[in-house]
Amino acid sequence: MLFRVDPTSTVPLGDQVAASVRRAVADGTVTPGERLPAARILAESLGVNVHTVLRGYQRLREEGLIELRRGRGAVVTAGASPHRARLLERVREVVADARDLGMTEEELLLLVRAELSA
Amino acid sequence: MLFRVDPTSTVPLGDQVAASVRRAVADGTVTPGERLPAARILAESLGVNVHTVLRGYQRLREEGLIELRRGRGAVVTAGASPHRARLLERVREVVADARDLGMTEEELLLLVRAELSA
DNA sequence: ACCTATTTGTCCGTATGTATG
DNA sequence: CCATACATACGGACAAATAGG
Repeated sequence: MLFRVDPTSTVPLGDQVAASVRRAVADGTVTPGERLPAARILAESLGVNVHTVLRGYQRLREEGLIELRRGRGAVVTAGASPHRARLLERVREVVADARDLGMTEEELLLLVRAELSA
Repeated sequence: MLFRVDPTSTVPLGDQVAASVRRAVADGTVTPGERLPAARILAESLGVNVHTVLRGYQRLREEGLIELRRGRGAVVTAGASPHRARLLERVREVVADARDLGMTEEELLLLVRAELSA
């Protein structure tokens, strides 16, 4: 389980942390039930602030990939399958690209809805 | 538009900020298109840190009640109807109560799904 | 039942970056 | 160009939940 971030990248460090974990889940390196390193520990090994790692972890929780609890740490959820992680990666890519194209949220949602009802 | 927080409460200050705005939208005090006070200003008037207000604002954005943009501030979305705000309040109440009862997320989701399919 | 270490949660303060107007 | 205002990141402190002895 090897995580790293690139401080020179324009991508926020917290997002990079989340992306690293998501990638690991996607390729099966990290499996459901497994415990991620404590935020402080990971922060030290990455050379970033604890808050930055915690932010990445929170993001992963919102995506349903991990559960966070005080005193227990970050545990990969049962539903965190490689398939799901890969889908999340692709959704993020699509959203990012849509944004780069100057698309509004509503426009993208319209596209998605159109495809859903097709 | 009068917001307050209670520092002695166990409820996180950021959540209190969000709750205040949500309430204001719910009772029509704050209407779509309206601009909320800048985080820094509101923070000063509430006697809390800027981050605390921003956290509350982020929460409201996730709920779709406001839009946040650099240099522009926080604007109440077109979809931020009193009805929607009141529903959000009730959802939060239900979730909080379920948690107090020691219910897991999945258990609550099961209940909701059961009701949806009924 | 108690205590202690661990670990996230929240809050404060500060600094810098970046989009908006 | 300049002021405004959110976004991100750093650092430090204390609270609260969890686990283990």
